[in-house]
Amino acid sequence: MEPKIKETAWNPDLEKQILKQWQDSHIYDFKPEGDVFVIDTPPPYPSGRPWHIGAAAHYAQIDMIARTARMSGKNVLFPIGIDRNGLPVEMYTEKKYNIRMRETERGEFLKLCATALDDLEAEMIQIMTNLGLSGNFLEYYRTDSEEYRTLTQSTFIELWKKGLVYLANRPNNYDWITGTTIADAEITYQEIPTKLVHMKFKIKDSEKSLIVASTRPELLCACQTVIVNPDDERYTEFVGKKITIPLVNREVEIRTHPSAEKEFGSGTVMVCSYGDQNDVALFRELKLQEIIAIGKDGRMTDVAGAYIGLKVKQAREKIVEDLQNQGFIEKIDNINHRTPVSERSKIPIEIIPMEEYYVKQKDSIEKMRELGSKITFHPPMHKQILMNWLDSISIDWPISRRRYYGTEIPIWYCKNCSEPHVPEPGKYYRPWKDNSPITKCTKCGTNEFVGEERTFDTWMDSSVSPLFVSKYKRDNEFFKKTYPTTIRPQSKDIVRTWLYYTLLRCEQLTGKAPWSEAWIMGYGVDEHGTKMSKSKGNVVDPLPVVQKFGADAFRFWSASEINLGYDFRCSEQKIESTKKFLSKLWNISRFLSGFPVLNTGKPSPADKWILSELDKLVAECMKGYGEYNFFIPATALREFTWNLFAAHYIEMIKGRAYGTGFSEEERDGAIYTLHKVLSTLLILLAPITPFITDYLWQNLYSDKTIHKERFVEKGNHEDWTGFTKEIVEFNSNVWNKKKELELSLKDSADYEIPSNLLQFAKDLKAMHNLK
RNA sequence: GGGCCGAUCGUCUAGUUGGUUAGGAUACCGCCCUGACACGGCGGUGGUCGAGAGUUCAAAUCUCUCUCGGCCCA
Repeated sequence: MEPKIKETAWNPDLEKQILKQWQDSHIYDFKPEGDVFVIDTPPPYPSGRPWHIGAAAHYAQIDMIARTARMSGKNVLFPIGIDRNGLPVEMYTEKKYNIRMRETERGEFLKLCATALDDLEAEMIQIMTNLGLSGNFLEYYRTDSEEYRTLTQSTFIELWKKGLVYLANRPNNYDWITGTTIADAEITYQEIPTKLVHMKFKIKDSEKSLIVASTRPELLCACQTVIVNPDDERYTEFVGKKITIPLVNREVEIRTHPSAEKEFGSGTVMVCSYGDQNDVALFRELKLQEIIAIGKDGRMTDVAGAYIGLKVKQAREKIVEDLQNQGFIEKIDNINHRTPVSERSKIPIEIIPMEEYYVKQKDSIEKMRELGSKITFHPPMHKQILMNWLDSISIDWPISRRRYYGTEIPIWYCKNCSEPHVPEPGKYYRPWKDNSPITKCTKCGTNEFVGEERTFDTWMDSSVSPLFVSKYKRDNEFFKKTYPTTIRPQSKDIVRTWLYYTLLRCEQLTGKAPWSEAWIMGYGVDEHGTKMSKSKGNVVDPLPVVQKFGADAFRFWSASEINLGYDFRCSEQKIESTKKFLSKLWNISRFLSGFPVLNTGKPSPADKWILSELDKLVAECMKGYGEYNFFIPATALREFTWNLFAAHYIEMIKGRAYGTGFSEEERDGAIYTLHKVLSTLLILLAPITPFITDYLWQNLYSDKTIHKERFVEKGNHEDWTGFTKEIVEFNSNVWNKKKELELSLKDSADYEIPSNLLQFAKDLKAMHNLK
């Protein structure tokens, strides 16, 4: 019997022709009818090669979600998008052309950014295609497109009209490198070695001094009070007295406040505008007059006297030197200080009062908690990330940014009275260059306007992705069918940003949660468990790996190695070794391809045994697919295919399948069972390894693609799985004994078959050539 | 300082309600061409289940304390 399949191993080059077949036949096209399943795909940011291998694994798994849903009979909308707004491309462009954003004409700068993005994006789309993503590539979207930005602006205008946006001048996190305000969500914390300077403050009408410890001596000029803990008896006698700030020679009052810790430093705290968030709270609480010591350029302002124009760090060094020289320093401790730094530029942020737009969020925390608790998280433990974040929100969301490559804030101000006006929604506005669509000021009647120059925080764009993919305000029929969407897949590090902001914004706009499920993945780290970074040189580029081993090998590795929600290690060797499983599957299929496909047959005992094991496998796989945890079906399928089906069943029935010494009925029972098992395996594997399964399916079972098939139902065979252990043990024993006696496996031998296995005797005898 | 999550062979992990010689995969080592597969087959080395204490006849599993790692917050 000649096998239909000739090659002895799976050749990943075949993926190209299969891919072309999918593309040509549009098998993944979406119809907004019936049982609809919508994925709120994360649009990746094209930040340059190589794309993170962890991200590639992530998208491979998102595709498995899409295929799982499709094979469960759903109409699946799997959008593909590219996130193009934000800071990285600005920095990239500045570096590439050696220019400064603010010194370049705005329109010119934006053009350069867009070109850079186009190049990076093309490579990204290529690898997503090569991975076999069954998404909508024909209509892939960009978050900087006119259509997308129109949505961002329109939804902002809606919020504005609902009174959910306001302008306020308040101390804000400020990143002076990128020159913009940032939200709390964009801050990370780092332990940075810092000097804790213990300074002597002279008390008025007394010979005594107070020792005040601070990590920010450069803010002495912005100091408005010194606080001590009310229970701190060391200082009780000084409370209410005046104290002189060294170098500055200004007097402030000593007050009590519980936030001064007796144990930290000297137990006294100087309160300045603004050293940290506690200072912000104290200035508000004690109604202190703020003094702005640091400017937008990150340099000291005129209130700093002699230190004007120095950068914060320089000013700090100089002040410590001067304090030292004038005898104001008692001692200096070197400590590690937990410092808030900007996620983007990695520098310590400053807190500077600025006028910014805010979206209200504090009033909706309860509502978010309620909505969040109704969302099914995969895995459930990651719901806690959202809940912890909700617990810690203390201020509204500042959304205006002093950057260029972002969606413009659509506001025009009256030239005469400065009254802000928003235009009608539904159009893309660029106030920095467009003529005002507003013709008359609603307050003073003037007809001259100035356009807003700032852009939005990029999360303002990202947070409406479910509305964009469901065509909110563009196609109402489509929207009704597709919103709320079904599932949000994303990585766990952006729960407090992307997931949270999406929940907030969509609720504000639609009154509903944007999805019913959230699927949260961990990060990919290198093979030693450390974070990949370009500077460490441990970045693994997924493109050559996929080219070398094929997308299916990469995908199967991702499914069988990644436990949903946990960080995972990426090693090329592991990916390589999963390719062996595909070759195993290939060779099983090659063996079966020599036998006719039979749709019925009378099963012998061994057939009944493997069919009942198959039932168990189907149930296990469907459980895993139901949770979108592909680790479960991937490992169960590998285990079954390799260690039961190939190792024991196929070996047992090989003689029977060839028909030597068996009746036709017995033979056909085996052939029927072989095909029954293999066709089931192919279907169960299809979401994970779509290429090889489709190829084999079309070669063995159908002239149509496997990806239009439904998952198989679990069969109802009599449970023979109790024999598994004994069968495996018996075979193993025979192999071992033959080995001990240095017999070839095909040599005849004489071993007794255990009584429990007598009904399998005929197959076992043929298998081991028993007498 | 507080909160959350985690910790099982080098690596990925199974181990639902306490009773298994702690299972599998991968990697490594040895032997072997067997009617699909050497990208294969068989076998082996490898784990005091993060540490300690407790409950129990019995703990990877329950309780407590601690350590380490990750994330979040003050």
